Amino acid sequence: MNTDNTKSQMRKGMLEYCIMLLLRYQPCYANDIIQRLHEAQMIVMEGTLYPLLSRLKRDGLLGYEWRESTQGPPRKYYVLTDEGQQALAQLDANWEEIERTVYFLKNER
Amino acid sequence: MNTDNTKSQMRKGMLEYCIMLLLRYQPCYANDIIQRLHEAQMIVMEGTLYPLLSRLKRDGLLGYEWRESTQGPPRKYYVLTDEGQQALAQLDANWEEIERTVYFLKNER
DNA sequence: TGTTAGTACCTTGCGATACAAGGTATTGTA
DNA sequence: TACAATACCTTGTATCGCAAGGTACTAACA
Repeated sequence: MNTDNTKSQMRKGMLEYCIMLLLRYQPCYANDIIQRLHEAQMIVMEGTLYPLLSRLKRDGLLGYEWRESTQGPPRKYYVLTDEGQQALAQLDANWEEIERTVYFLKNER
Repeated sequence: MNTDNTKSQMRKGMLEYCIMLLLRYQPCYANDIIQRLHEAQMIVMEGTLYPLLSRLKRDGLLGYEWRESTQGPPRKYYVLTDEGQQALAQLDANWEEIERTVYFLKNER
């Protein structure tokens, strides 16, 4: 069985939620996000992350500001907007529903 | 924000897991699955389910047998194969990893 | 000054999945 | 025989994650 693909599919939509969770309390730029998700056992590709951030920005859930870096070119720090906070609350609810569903199915006979 | 789409995306891959959980202890045919998932708060369309079942069958994770019905045409009852049991154990592990990831991200600052 | 390595952002093409809509076949009943 | 109900399946569309590749800016070094 192609477990890698299944895992990849399981992450669809979850990534969006995880990234917004990350940004809940502090702004981050792309490499921050990749590293912090890695610490949380979730691997993200650049080619996945950048379009996702652009989409969330376009939908008004994220904003960003440029910040200088001492190590290279400036960085785009993303921040959760008010609308993003509300959307995140909705995603929290969605996640809990999925958790309940799986719990129910696992304990049913 | 298009919450419906987000929810739909969050379910990608999850459906496969949920259906295999359902079949862990007893064979079901399509309408059984739809109804039992509904009871677990997960809505599935027919157009989603049938291709998914065919795929799992093709991959050797499910088998099926025809059974007569008193109410209409015969039904295709799907059963988890040995290989399916092993795959399901792997999906259990994947699910737990995702749960840990979300838990970590929710409780981090 | 010119070159190179490192960092950061972004795009394109592909494969996979969920959904909406519509189609086919079998059974029982009026 | 016609019709409704049940059950199975297919097609077209949209979206997402991934791999690979591309552009631009900065700093260090010859």
